[in-house]
Amino acid sequence: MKTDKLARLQAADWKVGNAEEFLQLSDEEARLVALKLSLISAVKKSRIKRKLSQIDLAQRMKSSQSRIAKIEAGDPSVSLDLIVRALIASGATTRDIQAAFTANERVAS
Amino acid sequence: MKTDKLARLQAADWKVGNAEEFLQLSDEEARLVALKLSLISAVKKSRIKRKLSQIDLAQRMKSSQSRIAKIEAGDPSVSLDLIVRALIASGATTRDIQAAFTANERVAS
DNA sequence: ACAGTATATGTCGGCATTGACATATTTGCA
DNA sequence: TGCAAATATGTCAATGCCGACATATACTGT
Repeated sequence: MKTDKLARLQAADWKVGNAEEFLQLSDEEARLVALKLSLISAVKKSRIKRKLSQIDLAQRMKSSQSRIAKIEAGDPSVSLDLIVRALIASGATTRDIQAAFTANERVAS
Repeated sequence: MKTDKLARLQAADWKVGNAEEFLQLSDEEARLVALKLSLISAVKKSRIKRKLSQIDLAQRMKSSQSRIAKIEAGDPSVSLDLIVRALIASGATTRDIQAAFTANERVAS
């Protein structure tokens, strides 16, 4: 029956679509996570390099010590925005940020 | 009087400190804004290059067409997280993302 | 071992960002 | 021109992320 076949095809499409979609999504998610990890690592390196305490950095970017700790601990409540702001505030050069991305590429691919 | 001098010095420090702080903050803010603009531009380029409509891209990243439009319009309600997720979902390579940062460096420095 | 400093962890009220939706406007093509 | 697809704009309830604070734990020199 026409409707049956259609239903089956749609179901198949739906399954495949979802599987691909799922895989793609987890890949994208993985890339984002890897990127965040690289940037987090860069934040800590940059902060230590400039001999800033977490309190120092927090003051520079008008945040709090606990937020900095959470950034460096990879706490899920920390956004990419905050990580990058910390990176900039810590005195990281644009080259440093690029380097973080490069590191990310090596890991991710 | 000792306390007067101290008070004046503190006041001066406070003023200078705030001025520097303000300048530094706006510089950091400027770098972040420039970075966002570069990434936004990269999103649109990447999406067009892959011949995706805003709806297509929205579905890929489980967002909505209006969000994509807002991303590309530089709407203030859009986070860096969302921009980068769009960039990744649009099929941009890590090299593309790096390129956006490089472009940002040229503009910012 | 102790004190002082740095970092980690948990919590919370409040503001920012979200996807979804409706609708307006623009674009491109027959 | 006029139609259809794409994009833009405005709004809102729900969720996410924020700084701040309290407090715990880990360092570091004495």
